[in-house]
Amino acid sequence: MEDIVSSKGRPRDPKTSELIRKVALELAYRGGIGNATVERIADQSGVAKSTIYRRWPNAASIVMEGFLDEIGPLIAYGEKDSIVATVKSNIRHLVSALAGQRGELLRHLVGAAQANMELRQAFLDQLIVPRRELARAAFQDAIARKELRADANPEIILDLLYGAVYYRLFVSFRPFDPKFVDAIVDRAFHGLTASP
Amino acid sequence: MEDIVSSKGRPRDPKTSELIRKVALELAYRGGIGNATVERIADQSGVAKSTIYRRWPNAASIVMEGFLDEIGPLIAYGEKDSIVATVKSNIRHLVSALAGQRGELLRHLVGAAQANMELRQAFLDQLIVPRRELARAAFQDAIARKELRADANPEIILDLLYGAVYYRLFVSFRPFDPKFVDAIVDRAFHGLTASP
Amino acid sequence: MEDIVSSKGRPRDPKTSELIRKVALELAYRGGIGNATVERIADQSGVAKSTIYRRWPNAASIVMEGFLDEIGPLIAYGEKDSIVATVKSNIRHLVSALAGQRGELLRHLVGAAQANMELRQAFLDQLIVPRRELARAAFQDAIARKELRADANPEIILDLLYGAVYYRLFVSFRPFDPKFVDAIVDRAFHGLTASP
Amino acid sequence: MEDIVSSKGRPRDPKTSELIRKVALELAYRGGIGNATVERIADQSGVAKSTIYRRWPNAASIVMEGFLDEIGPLIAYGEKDSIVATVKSNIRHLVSALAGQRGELLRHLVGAAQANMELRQAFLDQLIVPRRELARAAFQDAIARKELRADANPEIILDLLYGAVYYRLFVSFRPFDPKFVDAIVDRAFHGLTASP
DNA sequence: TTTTAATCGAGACGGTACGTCGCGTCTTGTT
DNA sequence: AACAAGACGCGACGTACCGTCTCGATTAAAA
Repeated sequence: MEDIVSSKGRPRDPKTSELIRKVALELAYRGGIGNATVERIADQSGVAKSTIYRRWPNAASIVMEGFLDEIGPLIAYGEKDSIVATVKSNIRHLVSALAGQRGELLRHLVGAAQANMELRQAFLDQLIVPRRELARAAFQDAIARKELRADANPEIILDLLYGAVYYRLFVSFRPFDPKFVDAIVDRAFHGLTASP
Repeated sequence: MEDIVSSKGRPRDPKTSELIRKVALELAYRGGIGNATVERIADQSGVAKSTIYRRWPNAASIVMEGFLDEIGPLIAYGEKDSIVATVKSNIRHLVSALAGQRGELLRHLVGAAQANMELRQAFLDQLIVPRRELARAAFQDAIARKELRADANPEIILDLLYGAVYYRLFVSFRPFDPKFVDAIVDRAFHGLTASP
Repeated sequence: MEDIVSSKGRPRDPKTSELIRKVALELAYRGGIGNATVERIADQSGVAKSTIYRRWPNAASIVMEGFLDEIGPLIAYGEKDSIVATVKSNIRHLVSALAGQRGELLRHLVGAAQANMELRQAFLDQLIVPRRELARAAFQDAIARKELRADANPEIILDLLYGAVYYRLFVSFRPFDPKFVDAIVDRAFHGLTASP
Repeated sequence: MEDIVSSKGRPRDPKTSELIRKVALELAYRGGIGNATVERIADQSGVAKSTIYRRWPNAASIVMEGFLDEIGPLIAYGEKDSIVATVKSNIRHLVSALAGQRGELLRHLVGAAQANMELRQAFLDQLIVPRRELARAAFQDAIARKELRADANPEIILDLLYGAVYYRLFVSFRPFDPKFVDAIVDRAFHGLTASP
């Protein structure tokens, strides 16, 4: 979202960006995304509105950036012994990262993204696409080493699995129960793994 | 959403509600949900703001109502010979109903619903829950008549299937390809149907 | 400046206009016209900015209105025995009305009017033109009753006299000394009055 | 207005000052004084804002300087055979120099000066006072050589005459008609010249 | 047939936030 | 030093909508 371009003129203070992100996120956590207005972020951070607008196009983008910074480490991709174990582990991390208020905030952010291209792109580029890329690669590996049947369709399986997670969050608004992850993964992989 | 107040005094004109819904939907279709403001709806329909607020709590609710009215008939629930055929048919109807601008609008509505309880409830009560209820019943029937294995978990299967659909729409923002429905349904039901 | 038009809809509260004018004038008196911003007027009067903008196009117009309301009675036109006495009396009233801070404010207002058509018009229509009209009529009378020579040119005399007053105020920024009015009037009328 | 800072370091480029003045004046001519902002002057001249602020305290001062540079030669003081001829000639030059857009700009400048001490001072020191000084001297000469009666009051006559000119410009906003100068001067000097 | 009470259009109102503009100051690296 | 560049805090601008409110004018059922 932020341009890092020239070396001409007074440089932007990166601490200011950090502060703005922090304040924005804080406001969004208590009070929802509608609480994180540019006006309030400016007030509470002691930064001028113009400084904010010089760096982001709107308040939601700041919150998104803060959110992505925060959630990144929590859902760091990890490989396990088997493809099923890998997928289960990653989804489990995602699900637990989205428990409580963080899930609430993601809901609001993805909600806002529906009517805001820029937000949508940030969300895709920095969260969805890279993780999906890694998962796809893991599928290819598993097929290559004969752990997974060659006719397994990674796209469909990933749509089913991540779909189920986000569906509960965004559409049916039900919490995640403990056996949920095992259940969806086992079902999605049914009959596809070589080992009995 | 609309209160029906009885007896004395000038009664509300139901044609006015219809007009308001129509105008609101129109505005939302061109220009997104943010284009359907109460102010503009009032202007363009020649209705006073107070008349609108007497009937709905906010603009998004009007659009939601209009949308649900419109989409209802398009995705009328239908039963087929087998449970798989039934599910495929219903998802196919949903998917084709959400093609083009109607999907866009749903995205906006569900987006708005993330930060708006009332909207969320309307969406659940009038679209998601009833359809899911019907699907659940169909599953029970199929199990009862031994078409489906007894250990099939309808909740999980439905989460996977509807999840995949809405995921494409809301999260990964990819269009539906022709073989998508067959692929997800076959995968979700794999090994659960009695007949080969 | 204010439209008084329809009887449709909730009527504007005239007390609000009064209050706004009062606050605006107050702000302008202490701190100059630049102190009377719409923002501050709204703050200090407890009136919403939108209410102000519904009634006036900008802050200076409010101050102008308040100023004209205030100065009107102070320079009420009055006729004396002779044309010279009449003119002297009226200019004397004007000069004393513009002593001190009121003159300061007029300077600011006329200053602002130089780059603002609306302001200029208000100033002309409500202050300059009507008073000049009256003076012109008095000249005609004086000529008719042979008090003033027929070749006296009212326009030129008035330009000279009011010019001298405003010139001191706006251009050379010098205060009025006690004999100023007598001096300019006697000079401007020199040789034009019938009586010695 | 410009500080001349001496000695060490890179010297200021006088051509830059010229350029700035030119651009500022240009902007003010089309779009009024409000169009000549420091920001825009910097932009259009390719000069940094800091360079401008090192030389002038604000945008209006630049325009004033440019204006005074421009108008100076146009109203160069000149002496004629008689005091009346001298005054007429000078006022005529002034009036024709202020025709059209130049008068417009002066209006804006004097307008701005009403709320800006520095501007006021520049205007007085560089335009009003020196010319008045010369006129005063011419009056003394005329009295000394008995062309003018000893009881003629130069201050009053000058206030009346220049007042009439500026009054038309700033207050009553009327254009100058051809006979205006003769009319005001003859009236102001009536009965004061020795010659019949 | 007259109440009587809710509806309707119109639009004023206090708010909140928007995104922009210009100010005058400051911090860079370059000349 | 001065300079181009541009960040920065600040204050104000004028606009858009929000949801509530006050008007006078219908409109129909109840009295």
